[in-house]
Order: sequence, then structure tokens, then C-alpha cells
Amino acid sequence: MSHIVQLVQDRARVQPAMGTADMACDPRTVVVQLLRLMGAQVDRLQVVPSLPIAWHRLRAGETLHHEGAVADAIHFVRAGAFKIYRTAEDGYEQVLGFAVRGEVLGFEALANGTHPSAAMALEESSVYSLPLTEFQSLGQRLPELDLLVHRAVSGALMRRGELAEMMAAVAAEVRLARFLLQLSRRMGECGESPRRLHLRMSRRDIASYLGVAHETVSRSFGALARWGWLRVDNREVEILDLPGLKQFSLNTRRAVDEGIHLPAPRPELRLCAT
Amino acid sequence: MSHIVQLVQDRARVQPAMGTADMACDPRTVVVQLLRLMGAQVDRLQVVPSLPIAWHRLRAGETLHHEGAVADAIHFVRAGAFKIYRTAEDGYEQVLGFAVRGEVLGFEALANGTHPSAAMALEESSVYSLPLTEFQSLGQRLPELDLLVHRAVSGALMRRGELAEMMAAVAAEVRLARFLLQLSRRMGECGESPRRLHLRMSRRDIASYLGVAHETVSRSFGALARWGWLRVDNREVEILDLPGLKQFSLNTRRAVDEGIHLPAPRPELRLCAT
DNA sequence: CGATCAGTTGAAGGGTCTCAACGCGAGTGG
DNA sequence: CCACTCGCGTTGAGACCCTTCAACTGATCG
Repeated sequence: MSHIVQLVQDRARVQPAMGTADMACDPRTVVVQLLRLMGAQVDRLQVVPSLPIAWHRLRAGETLHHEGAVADAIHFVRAGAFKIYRTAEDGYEQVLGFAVRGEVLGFEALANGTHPSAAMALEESSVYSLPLTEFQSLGQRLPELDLLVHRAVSGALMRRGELAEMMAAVAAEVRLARFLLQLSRRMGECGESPRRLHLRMSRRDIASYLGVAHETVSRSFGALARWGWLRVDNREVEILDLPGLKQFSLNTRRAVDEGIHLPAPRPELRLCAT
Repeated sequence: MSHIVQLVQDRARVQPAMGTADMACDPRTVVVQLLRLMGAQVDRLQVVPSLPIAWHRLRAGETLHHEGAVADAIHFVRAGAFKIYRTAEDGYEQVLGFAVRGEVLGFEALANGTHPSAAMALEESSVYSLPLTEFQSLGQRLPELDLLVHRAVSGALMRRGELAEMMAAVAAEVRLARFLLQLSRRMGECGESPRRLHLRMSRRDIASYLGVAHETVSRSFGALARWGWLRVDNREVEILDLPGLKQFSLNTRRAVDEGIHLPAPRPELRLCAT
């Protein structure tokens, strides 16, 4: 029991800083930046209302908000990466998702007023923070942003659905493949390379996200690499055969019926097994 | 491959009816009903704008929208129950969630304009439908409802997070316990009994939702009943020991270290095994 | 009354969990 | 500078839970 208290204390110790709160010089400039970040086309002459949007900077390991905290704002990732997670009573950490540039954080808290999950920066990151009081009337003051927020929330809901699809796949290698493909797609949307991935999260985080043991993640990386789909060097992953990986990721439970779904029937693995 | 096409055709055959579309007599009355449904306190004299909200009735097995369909409205469950699901290329059906009274359907479609998942009525059900064109300006025309929709969406996002927690539990019995507890809570919020549950979904749906085989769900029901937590009669479930079931549901992976977390170390099961 | 589907139960096999041990790098203080 | 610690990542071996295939019962339906 004592180590659980320890864990909580650790988190509390990390939290108080909450990053540095920087108010940008001109509120209108920040609004324009946020609009651009969320995908709006904004020309220089467009008139926008003034909103009290702060932006925070966080270092790796700092939490944006912790579990159970009273919600006071929703956030938009400007740079970096976050993990969203919940901690069970026995200390087991369940990762619910990862957020990168352009995604929304803290929306879950609207239902009850408190955050049902925590968000931690995985690297040097920054966010825009919109106070909840402002968000309530956003539809009237800046409908354009309101719509973009809806899109982002919708996307978050969609990704949670994809999470279910990952955890539903029986084979651990398939889960990992789907995870990497999702990551690749999202990195592509951010403007980064969809083939060369730099993983910001630990194997343990991935394991929790996929619902398997972290040793299994390690072994699955090995399997996908032996397979030829990708090349792995610690947290650097290069996807070598994107179409092949996609095809492989389609395997659901009770996958192989006619043997053609699986491009190659685990060549190396069979050799090792026999 | 042919049976996949068959599946798609089946769904198409069911869909065209899309329930009966009934425009309520007075648009304002419907708005008030919807506001009440979503949890607002509305007195009789309150002035509400007129919105073109339809309400549809669906019979068991009918789909509200199918996967990939272009989104034209978001829906609010007025009565009945729905399952939200996606179908993989090989025909495997992944259930992402169940929606009951007061919950929102179709919000996921905002990100891309098409529904990433399908929604099917599990029993005689009805929904209010708000056209997307109206929803865009909802913040300006009826901020009160806009806020309530945000709450509902936030709740949906939360429940998807809970889905992850269910699938993360290693033991199938724990997954089922968590599922039943979630269902119990939601039924309680709807005004129904939280102890006597009438399951609207099949074992197969539950299995897909929990990420296990449907035989395993069957066995888990048996185990929880032998255990004494509940009584099961087909789709009628009575929770006999709610605190006990809650305690049991807290077991995460690598549960038992000191033996006290688990109230009773599977008495019957051990007997059967030895 | 045959057909189909939902639900249950049994038996066998396999994939993953768990417990180990090991190498590695970063941070730390002697 | 170099042990020392700690966390991350990897790999191996055994146990166990779940999947899969199978058979059986009831219920619904044409």
C-alpha cells in the first residue's frame, strides 16, 4: 500500500510547476495562431475577437492536469506529445491515448467538471489553454473556432474507437502493427514523415495502450522486424513495407481461413518454433 | 470473399427504411422535449427558438446509420438502446459501445463528414435527429442545448475510455464485472433499477465489446454467478452483491500479490480444477 | 418439422503472462 | 573518474488462461 502513496506523491511533486504560463503579447495574435493550428485558413486582415488564451510550456514528465483535478480549461497541443492515462487503485497505469499537434485535451472533463484522466508531456511540449468560462460562449463569439473544436473532439472520439480495434485484435503483433499505422498516419497529417517514426513513448506506455505486457511489445517489435515490415532501433522505427504492414494489420481474430489473408506465414517464427 | 459482399448487402437491405420519420406537430414542443431529455430544467413559459428537429422510430435490428455513410444529422436517444460497431473486411464485427436514453449518436462523423461506425437499434427505439446544418449554428441559436450536447459528447468520450479499461483487464471475469457495473450505473442514471438488468445485447455483442470470445463470456457469467456476485437467467441479470462485485472488478493485471485484494480466491473454480 | 440462431458446456492446443536474468545508458555522488 | 543506482529494453522458460472446434439444448420462424 505504501508504494501507492509514493506514486501519488511523485505525481504531486512533478505537477505544481504546471509548466510556465506565458500570456502572449497580443491576445488577437494568439487567437489567429490557434485558428491556424486547428486547420483554419486565416488571412491577415481577418477580424477576430479578443479571447484570453494563454499558452503553457511543459517539459518532459510534467503533467498538464492530473486525474480527478477540477477542470478549468481545455487545451490544444501546439507542439510536442502527451499521453492520456488513468491510474488504478493498485498503481496500474492505463494509457488511453496519445495526443500530438492540433489535438484537444481535457474535453472529457465537461461531463462531470473534473478530469477523468491525466495528461503528461512525453517531451518538451506546449499547449494553448482556453478557459472553460470562455469555451461556454465560444459558439457565439467565434463560431469558426467552435466548429474546429467540434472536429477535433470528433477526431478524439474516433481515435478512442480505433483503440478498441487495436485491443480487439488477438495477436499482439497485429495490435502493434495497427498502432504504428495509426501513428504513421497522424504524423503524416502533422507534416512529419510517415515512414520514419520517432516514438516519444516508452515500451511500457505502448504496452498499456495496447493491453499487453511490455515484454510482449518488445517481442512483437522483433517479430515485425524479422518479418521485414519495419526496421527498429530502440525508439526509432522505419516502416519498410507500408502496404505489407497494412495488409498484415487487417488480420482480426480467427484470422486465417484460406491462408491467403496472411501474406507470409511467419517464416522466421516457424523456423524458431521447430 | 463472397460472404463479405453478402454481409454488406444484408445491411443495405435492412437499412433503407431508416425507421419512420415523424415530424412532431409543433417544432417548439420538440425542442423543449429534447432539452428535457438532455437534462435541462425547462419551465413551461420559457421561450425557445424553433428548430427543425425530427424524431425517428426504429425497430430492433434497424440501423440508424451505417458505416461509411455520409453524415447529415446527429441523433439523441429518446428511448431504447443502440449498439455502435464497425465491421472489418473479413466480416468481424467490433462493438465500440452501447447507447441508451439521453446519449448522443453520430458525433464521430463531424471529423470527416462520414460515419466511421454504424449504429443499430437493439430493441424498439426512437431518436431525435438534429440536422448538421442546424448543429453548426447551435451555439448561436440555443446555447443551452449546445452546452448539453457538449456534456453528452464528453460523456461519450469518457465511456470510450472506460472501454479501454475493460479490455485492459486480463481476466475475462473482471472485464465482464466492469461491464455489468457500468451498465448498472447507466441504468440507474436513466431511472431504471441498477440491480436488475435486462440485457438488450447478445452474448456475441458483449464478447466483441469486451474483446473476448463469446464462449468466454458465457463461462464468465457462470463464474460470476457461482461466485455469488450475481444471478443470471439468460438476458436477465440480478446483481446480488454490488460492493463485492465492485471490489472484484478492481483487479487489474498482475492482480494478486498479497492475496487480500481478491476477497475469495475462486472457491468453486479451484474445486473444479483440482 | 426442419432450419437457423443464441446460449451453454467440454476438450485440446497455443499465445501471452509472469518471473527471471542480462545489457545498456543516464544521472549521481563518492 | 568511476562505481553505483535506476529505469528502459531485450530475451528465455514455464504456467495458465483463453481461443478454437465441437456437440448439445431451446427458442423462434417459415
